[in-house]
Amino acid sequence: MTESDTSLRDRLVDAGVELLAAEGLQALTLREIARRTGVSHGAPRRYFPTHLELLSAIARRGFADLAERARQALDRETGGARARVAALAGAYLEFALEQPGMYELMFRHDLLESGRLGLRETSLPLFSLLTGLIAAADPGADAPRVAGVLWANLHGLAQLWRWRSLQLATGEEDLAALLETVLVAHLGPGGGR
Amino acid sequence: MTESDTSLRDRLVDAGVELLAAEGLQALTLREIARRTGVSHGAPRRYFPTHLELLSAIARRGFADLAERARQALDRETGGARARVAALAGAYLEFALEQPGMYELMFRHDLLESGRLGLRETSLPLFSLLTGLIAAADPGADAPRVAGVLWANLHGLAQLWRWRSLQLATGEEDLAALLETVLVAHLGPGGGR
DNA sequence: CCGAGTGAGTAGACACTGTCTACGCGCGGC
DNA sequence: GCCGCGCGTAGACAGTGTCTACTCACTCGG
Repeated sequence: MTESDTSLRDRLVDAGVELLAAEGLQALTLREIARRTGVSHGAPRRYFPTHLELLSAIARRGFADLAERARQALDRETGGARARVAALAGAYLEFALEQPGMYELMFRHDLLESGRLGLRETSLPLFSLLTGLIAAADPGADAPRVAGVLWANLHGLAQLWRWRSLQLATGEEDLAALLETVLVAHLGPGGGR
Repeated sequence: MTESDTSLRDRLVDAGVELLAAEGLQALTLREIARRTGVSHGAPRRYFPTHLELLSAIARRGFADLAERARQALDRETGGARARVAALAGAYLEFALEQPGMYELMFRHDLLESGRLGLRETSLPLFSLLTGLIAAADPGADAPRVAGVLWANLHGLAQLWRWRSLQLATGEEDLAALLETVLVAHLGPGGGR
């Protein structure tokens, strides 16, 4: 037994992550996940009482991935606090664009609204990390507020960019340039070098 | 015949708008729309070959609504260019929060990606309006880029606020304060009164 | 040693969805 | 007067999420 001794619960989430990356969000069916796991369509119910619960588990995997990526990006960045904020923001955008299906799932309204996917265990740690960096970069700023507004800007940027609205509207073709504009707007012109 | 002499096409869209406002996005079923219109579930197919096509028509209604609201807000605003940008942004946020289902539908990835809902007829006119106001407010700015980034910020703000992420993360309970922060970030400290 | 209990997964039903196709019905033009 | 045809109906089909009844291997207490 090379794989099948890991619990079915984990295997379902694994299959879901794969399927999500391969086929997109609308393909993330309960039955298809069960099929890919090699199990009947009623089996997941033993571990996830509802489809939404399984989706939430998959989304949590995504948040863990994002946090890991952010940590790696910060480890690579040796500059000052502002450069670290830029690295974090870059990692966030990168994640959203490289794993669009997962990002979409993570911020689905019905997942968030059903209190299943608690923000506390997911985006909040990353958010407080951002808040800390901003406080370090600019001690005079209202860090939580700036962090919140910056987060909103990154989120909107990722979405509008992904479905090419911003490219069409602004004519801009370089996302990094827009990101720099965002950082300047919220952190002021950078002394980072 | 008070209503039934308007074409079925329009009646379907009307019923869809109502249903969307009353029950939310996931209730916006082809069959339910047909039911509420008083026709069989196959009838819509005569006008909308697919469910997505009908949803796109409903979303277009939403964009028209949003544009109308924006125009009214600008008509009410007698201040300078910056105040007009603020009025436009406020109307945008108001719309997103008062009609969450419609806003969600308007920015559904699969609608936008399926080229059916052309940005040209929908959000682009509003966007160029915003660009013009920004150019007037700050002649030195790269107006399209600032407009794009500001739009992204408004979009992100609307979404994160709606599912209460920002409230939880920042502790802020006043959306207008966050909006002011956004405007200051992208337009500079306001001379607006 | 063995039989009861139990936990995990199966199989099928149900109501619902979107799509497709065959069918009528009523009305206007020749 | 009849034909055609646009418009809507009715039913079938595959697929979905949920629920329930069942099987079956495995453990554990006597």
